[in-house]
Amino acid sequence: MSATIKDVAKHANVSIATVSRIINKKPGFSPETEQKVLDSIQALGYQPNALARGLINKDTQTIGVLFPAVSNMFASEVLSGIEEYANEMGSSVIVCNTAEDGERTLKYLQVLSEKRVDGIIIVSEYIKEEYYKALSEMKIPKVLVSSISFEYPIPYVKVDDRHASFSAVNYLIGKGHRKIAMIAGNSTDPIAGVPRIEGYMAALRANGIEPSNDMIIHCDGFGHKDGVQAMKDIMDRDMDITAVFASSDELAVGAMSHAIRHGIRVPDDLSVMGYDDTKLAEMMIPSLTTVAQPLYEMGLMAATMLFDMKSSGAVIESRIMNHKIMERETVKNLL
Amino acid sequence: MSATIKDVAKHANVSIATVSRIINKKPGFSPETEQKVLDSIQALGYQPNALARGLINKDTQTIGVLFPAVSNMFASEVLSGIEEYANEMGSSVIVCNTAEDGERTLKYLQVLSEKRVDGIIIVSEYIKEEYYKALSEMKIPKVLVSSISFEYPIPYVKVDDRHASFSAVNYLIGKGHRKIAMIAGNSTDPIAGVPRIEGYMAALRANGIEPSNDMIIHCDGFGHKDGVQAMKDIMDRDMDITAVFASSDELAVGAMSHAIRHGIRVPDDLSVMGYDDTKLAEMMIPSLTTVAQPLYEMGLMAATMLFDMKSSGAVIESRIMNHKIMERETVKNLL
DNA sequence: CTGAAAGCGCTAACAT
DNA sequence: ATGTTAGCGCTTTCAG
Repeated sequence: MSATIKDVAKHANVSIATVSRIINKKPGFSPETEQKVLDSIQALGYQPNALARGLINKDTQTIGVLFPAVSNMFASEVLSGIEEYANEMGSSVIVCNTAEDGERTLKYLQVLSEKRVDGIIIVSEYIKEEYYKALSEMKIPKVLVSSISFEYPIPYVKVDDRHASFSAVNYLIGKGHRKIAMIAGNSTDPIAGVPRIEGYMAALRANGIEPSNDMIIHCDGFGHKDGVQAMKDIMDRDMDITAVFASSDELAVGAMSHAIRHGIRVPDDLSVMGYDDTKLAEMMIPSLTTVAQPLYEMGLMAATMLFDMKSSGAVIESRIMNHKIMERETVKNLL
Repeated sequence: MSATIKDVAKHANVSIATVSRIINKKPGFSPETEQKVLDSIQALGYQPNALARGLINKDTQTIGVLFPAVSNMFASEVLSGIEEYANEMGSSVIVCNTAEDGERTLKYLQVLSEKRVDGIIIVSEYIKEEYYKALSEMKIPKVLVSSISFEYPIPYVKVDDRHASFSAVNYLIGKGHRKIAMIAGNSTDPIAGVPRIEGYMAALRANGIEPSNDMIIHCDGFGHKDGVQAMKDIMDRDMDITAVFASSDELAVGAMSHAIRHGIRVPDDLSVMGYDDTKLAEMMIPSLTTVAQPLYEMGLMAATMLFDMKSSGAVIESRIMNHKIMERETVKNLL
């Protein structure tokens, strides 16, 4: 096995306490012994054992992050922000793919608890009672990203979905669109579903347009396939619209894809607007006009809040991040 | 603090050894005591401390994964595969974003070493001498994904890039294309650069076409921007081509994007082929014909190899995964 | 400035 | 079947 603090102490002819002080830069040693010990550390290739340290310090320099899925642009951009800040703070991040499965989530929570992580970030997940129970048993900071809990007091960082959705639809209306369908994703989703539909309806009403339930397409999820399916629906029903607003970029892209394949030109025949502003939106052809959530910054912010809570011991207040309309090429100006 | 094994022992009126046996299902206890202890565990909400365990067992149930960047489809699909298998094996995965930075990589290696991870997977990175030095000091399994080291004996899982590239270009030629440019990405990259260029040239030669260096566009990296820039180059030079083969999907998409914006129709005026088969390829409009690397499976395989090495103690052999031409919509049949 | 010794929470002999 | 005890590698009083 690799060298331990004992080996170093022996090699340098000092006590392990002295070595420990030097490693941790705690006062109480002379420059000479320091050099001696440093040399020994070098010579032996000593590396402190983080487990032993964590056991005593109650501080593992590790945080856990839960995602419903890791392989999509949304998750990876948020993760990127979290990782960046954690790294700056000298912490590692354990990724957990819950696959939106309750048991799997609980199991992960259990593991993170046993590993004594310093904090937990939960992305895009609704907090069920069992989760909260497990979560609150571990007395560590936690923060939600792109999610919110109405029942439980967990700070979150998200955009105002209702408002963002309102802005998007309002933008569309500002461009002269009045017949706007919405691809709502999973409309039972309390975070990404409901508020965005509300925003859509509110924007319509604010502009004197009475929303129709027929114009809201409900899907299983927020993925590309769902978008394709939704557009198929729209076309099958021969819906009379000039624009469609989707609850996610993937949804929008899937919809565009189906439409274009069937001879509908975007934006000439149909305007499309997405939600999220993942990298996909700008890579698309035509590039997708969408409402941006600052994904990377949200990850960064969540991590910042987590570490702030860790050091202050207090619960920090939630943050509503600014959304922004990213004007690109998929919305036609009708005026 | 949370309950320890001692608390459980006291509560159940047994010794900690007995509790330990029961937790770990090691023989040597009666059903009655088992129930008693289980009840106490329940009552106290006891959770074994993974740090203390790891300290003794020399087994942390944690692996580390290094990526040059986390926020792209390539990385996230590989990660997804790794996470899946690790989870099945009861391990957690720590993600490390090296940002292609030597110091940062070394620092991460150091951290993973101190945390005593059970193994390390390195994705899409060239192994520098300093990395190998750090890596070999930790006596744990490591495997490379989509990379290879010629100098050092680290098992890898990748596709045969030269062959895959050959197949792609050969496919293009089979469709009647003879004037084919290549967007090579970073052509100094020993893994994703050089072999793919070689494959391109070999395919050309095998079909009696003499490759021209002018037709190979060198970029900084493999991203979307690089693709846009490359196509700008191609168009500025008024290159006489019917098809372009790119070293990554993002490159291909960027190129398509620029071309289409400038009135070039894909595939009518220009055929485009990518490399990787990330989800981006199928979401693109028109969907991108590309050579597929089984990203998720590669992650899964790498993790499998890692755990196999861990349990067998032996170094396992590398795997060349099958690539596959994904015929979609961006290649025109000229015949 | 330095060392001895007591744990952190757990596992694994070694008793009984 | 169960308990005692010695560590795992480290930090931290408490002495000197």
